[in-house]
Amino acid sequence: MPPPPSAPASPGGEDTSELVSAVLRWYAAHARDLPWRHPGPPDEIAWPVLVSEVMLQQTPVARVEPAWRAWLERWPSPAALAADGPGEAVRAWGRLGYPRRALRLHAAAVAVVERHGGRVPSDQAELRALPGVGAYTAAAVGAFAFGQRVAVVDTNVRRVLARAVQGRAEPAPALTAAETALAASVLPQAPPGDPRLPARWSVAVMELGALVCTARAPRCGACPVADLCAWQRAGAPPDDGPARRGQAWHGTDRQVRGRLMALLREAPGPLDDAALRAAWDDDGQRERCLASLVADGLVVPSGGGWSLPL
DNA sequence: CAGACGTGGGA
DNA sequence: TTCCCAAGTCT
Repeated sequence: MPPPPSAPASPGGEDTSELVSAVLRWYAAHARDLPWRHPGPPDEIAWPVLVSEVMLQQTPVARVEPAWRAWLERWPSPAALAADGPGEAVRAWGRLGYPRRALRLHAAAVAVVERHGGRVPSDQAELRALPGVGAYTAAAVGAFAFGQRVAVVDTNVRRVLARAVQGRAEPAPALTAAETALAASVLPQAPPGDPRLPARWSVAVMELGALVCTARAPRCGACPVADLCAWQRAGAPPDDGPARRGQAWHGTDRQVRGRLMALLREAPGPLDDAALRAAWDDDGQRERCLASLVADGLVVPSGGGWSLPL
């Protein structure tokens, strides 16, 4: 196969065309068969792709897959979801975590119906204007559903580029402008006859980061670009950045909110304060968390008790 | 911009 | 068992 057209030199000046073609070859042989990757007309796959991308925000593929199937069977279009209440979306979200995403996805469906005639927009600015759709998700939908040549920069891509190109063990704690520029410079041009190559490169790097160039224990022995990886060539130096602080969990508001939401999701009707006590016995913290859930729109007062929004 | 925001599985 | 972390977004 002919090498893809080389990207312009990256900011550092290196030619990344070899990296691109090696990753694409590896992807062709090792890609997982994930349902939201199945090809189709943009109008048919944009909604499934959007749903997958929102579900995949901070949630592993294995847990997303069954939820994604159930979600799309029930709500095969933005209009179908918009016709139901947000509480139904929150309940169907189940235990995926970060339930505000369910609320935002519902709000996005409503916005798609109201502003775009029920079709997921392809324009980056219009995508970004949807609730819960940030830089990553807008780029992912543009690339994976519409085949656009847009740089998709997620944590996997950042890690692969940090290692392979920058020679660092880990990317910076937060996305930097330099990383965005690097990702854009590595993004290949579409050769004649293969307009989706840039998008395919993006899934491919993500897949490499997810399966081989992992955060914990990278499988460099199985990596298709180990021989041209700047980090490997430098002797795989350890991360020099500040240690990341882990997320506290026990006793935090997040834990309490999670327990409250679990009770409300599983309840057939409204729950009163006494019932909610089962979630957390510290009255002050429980009430504060309930108030924050109400502020978020995840919970509403209902007949003297509390329930998911209608 | 640092910090909040769920959940469960693997090392 | 404890710690780490998985395709981020919003404030």
